[in-house]
Amino acid sequence: MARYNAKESETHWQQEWDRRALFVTPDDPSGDKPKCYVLEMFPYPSGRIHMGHARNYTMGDCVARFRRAQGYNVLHPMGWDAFGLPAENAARDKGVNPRDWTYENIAAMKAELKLLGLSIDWTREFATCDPAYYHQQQKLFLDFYRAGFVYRGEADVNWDPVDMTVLANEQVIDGKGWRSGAVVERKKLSQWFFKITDFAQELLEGLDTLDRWPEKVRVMQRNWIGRSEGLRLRFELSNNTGLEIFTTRPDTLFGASFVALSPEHPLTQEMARTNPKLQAFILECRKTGTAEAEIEKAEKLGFDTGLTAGHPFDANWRLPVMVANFVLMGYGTGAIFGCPAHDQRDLDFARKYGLSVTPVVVPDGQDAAAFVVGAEAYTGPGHLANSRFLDGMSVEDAKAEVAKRLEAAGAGARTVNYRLRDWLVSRQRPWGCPIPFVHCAKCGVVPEKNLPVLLPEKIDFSVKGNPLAADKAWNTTTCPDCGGPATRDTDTLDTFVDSSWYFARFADPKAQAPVNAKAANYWLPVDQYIGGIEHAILHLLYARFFTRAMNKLDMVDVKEPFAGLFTQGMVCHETYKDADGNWVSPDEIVKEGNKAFLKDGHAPVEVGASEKMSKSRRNVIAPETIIADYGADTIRWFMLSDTPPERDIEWTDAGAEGCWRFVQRVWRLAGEAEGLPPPGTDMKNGTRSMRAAAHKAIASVTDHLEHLRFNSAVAQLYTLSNAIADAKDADGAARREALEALVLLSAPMMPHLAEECWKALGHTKLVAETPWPKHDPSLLETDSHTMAVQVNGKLRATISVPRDAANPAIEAMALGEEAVQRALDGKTPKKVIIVPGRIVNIVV
RNA sequence: GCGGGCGUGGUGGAACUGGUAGACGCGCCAGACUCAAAAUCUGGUACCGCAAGGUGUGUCGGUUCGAUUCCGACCGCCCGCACCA
Repeated sequence: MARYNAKESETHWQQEWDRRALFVTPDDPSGDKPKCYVLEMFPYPSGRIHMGHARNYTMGDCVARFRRAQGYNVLHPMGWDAFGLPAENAARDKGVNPRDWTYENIAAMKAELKLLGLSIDWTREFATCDPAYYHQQQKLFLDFYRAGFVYRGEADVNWDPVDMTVLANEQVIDGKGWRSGAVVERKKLSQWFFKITDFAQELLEGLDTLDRWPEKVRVMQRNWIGRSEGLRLRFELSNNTGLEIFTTRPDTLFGASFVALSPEHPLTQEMARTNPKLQAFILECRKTGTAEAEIEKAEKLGFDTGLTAGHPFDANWRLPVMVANFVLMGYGTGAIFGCPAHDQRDLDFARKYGLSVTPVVVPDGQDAAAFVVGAEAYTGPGHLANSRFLDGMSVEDAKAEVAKRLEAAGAGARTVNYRLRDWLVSRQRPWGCPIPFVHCAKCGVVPEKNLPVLLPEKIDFSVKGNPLAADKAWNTTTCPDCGGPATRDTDTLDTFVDSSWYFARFADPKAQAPVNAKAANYWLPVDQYIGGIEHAILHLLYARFFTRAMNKLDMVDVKEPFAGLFTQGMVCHETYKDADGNWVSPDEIVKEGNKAFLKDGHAPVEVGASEKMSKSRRNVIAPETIIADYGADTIRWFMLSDTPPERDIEWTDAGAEGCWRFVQRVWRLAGEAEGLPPPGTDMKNGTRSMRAAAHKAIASVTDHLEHLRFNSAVAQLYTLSNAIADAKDADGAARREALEALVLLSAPMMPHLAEECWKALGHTKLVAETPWPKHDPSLLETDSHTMAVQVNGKLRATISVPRDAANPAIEAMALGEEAVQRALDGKTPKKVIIVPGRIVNIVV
């Protein structure tokens, strides 16, 4: 039998699947099949498929094919997250049109994805830069606006004065723009926001319903939302104004020794106008970077404003009002009261500026008079002291008491505070979804009625700042309300908006509304979503927010978009460096044992740790080269083998060759099936163990795939293939049955090979049209089983026990073992524990 | 600092609700076939020991007839967040 020709077979079967339109999901699904929506995070069209994509889409395809075979009505679509900066960079650097660049990349990547043999319904494909998609997104944005989920507000932004654009925090490096190198300014701009904070509580509570999400992701989202319960309270200041602060520790109010404002607090800013020293102090505070290490070491800085604040329970008790660098404007009210004894930051600050430190919470069992706070603040539980009417209370009771009294006095209110902030979506970028608003001198900011607002055909990247702002022909328009002259909003939406609802669009990508409710309600939620952990917070939180917002507008029934989430690990590879410390690519080296040498000249190369494949480390292997050398099934099999899918996988040549060997091995086994009788002909004489092996594999591969344990499913298939190879003398029909099981079970992982083998086994229908095999439980029951015999918990022997043997008989068999008698050493058993079918433990 | 996760052979990793630790793959060793190589096949491969046997799942302790699994303390590694009041 000829060697398996992966290239020929894969092309052939891909065409065959296409020809029969096997993976096209009908728009109007009828019948009583259960639905299953399998989705992988759609890619950015960078131009090339990388190993991370290959792993992601292989996993998704394995699930999709498995579910389809099981009889589910499967939706498995693909699209392109196609707006974004790389296209602009390419346009600027190479003078191409970002649209052309993007669509060319999409075509190239689609061709590569097709080589992987994915069971995707390509009729539903779209790119977020398609006018048809962003048209609907503009509608959705206006729907959200009308519902009050969108607002326009002032935002402090990072402004690059050279590039004339807003920068994301990540794009500010050492206070300078990443591209221009110009010192970034803080600027207040009118920007569009999503009111995601209105959904903070339900987004938090919703996490508890997501039982098929990784705990890790739920924890990250929980922390990001950052709910804390506390008290908002008012201090009366010596300048006759009031100051609101937020605290989670109102119980420590009598330990207060100062009040502190953020440098960005409006009151600070106001005072700075007439106080040059304060101005200088604010500048000093800004110098401190936001890098982790800096914050860790950053010294507490304070500035005494000269104002004093009256204690809420004793107006004569005056506290100094400071400006402190560690108080964040973005959290709570941007002002705090400092209680040094029970907060480390306040303590550091108080020690530096000579403020008093009064312990007011004393650990239970300790004497208040003797309790001293030294260099470490006490944040544990205890009872109140030095706190007038709170003395003796527990922390919890004291919190409640203070809240009660201040609320009664109108000086405070219990509140829930969130770390989550509203989502700023305006971007001064030309390659994105235009924000469908018009600015009219007379009517103000008015929603566009005439949608879509299309991007201009040509974008001029030679201008400073946003080309859309410079393009007068494009941004000059008339007001939808009064018909007078007006200009378009020249900002585009954050690309995270594009990916916040695409999963709903796949239900009916041609709908004339953003989502077709009927189709979306049938398909949503996504049953299995698969992607990288890097999207644990932003993308997944935004998509959850969008789904809840759409739910409130009756666009979809579901509140959560993704019922099952799986975050796959990265693909890594060894790294190499030459004598000069330059990275060396894997295809420039030869390995000899553990050592590596340059192919060219044989100079030794240092072998470094396995790290995520990246261009900068030059340790990238392109999937297309592997497909060209071995075929798609080999790369697919590799991606699913050995390493659990959530962990990082290391790509190795040896591993790839091993996978290739297995492909050939399965093909050889299938070839040996020629002439074997079809299943069911003379099964009764079939080798029992062969049949048992096949049915055990069916049961366990099915179970492993249900739980996405691809690596364990793969191991079971190796076991089955070993069993088939070893059972040459088994009954022919049993061998055939086992082979057919092997082919059907491996089809989700290696679909092309499976089709080729299936055909070789004489079938005319495709594997892709064949139902998933079912195991016969009676075949898994054996007449006898092996039981371990322990003496005092130590294994001494194994015995073969008839299935229906009674305990006394088992005990007798166990005691009859020579090794057991030796271990007993003449002693009498005190107790014999028998776990049926598993173990006998003799205790002496 | 806070939160989450993980420590098993040379290596990636198995082990269901506590019940024969190391499945399966990679690598390695030996052998068969071959003029030779590749490919393929067969056998072996936790550690110590000739063997009987002993020791082994990061360390120490606990619960149990029995612990990789449960509990406690510690050590180490990874990830996320971070001056969040």
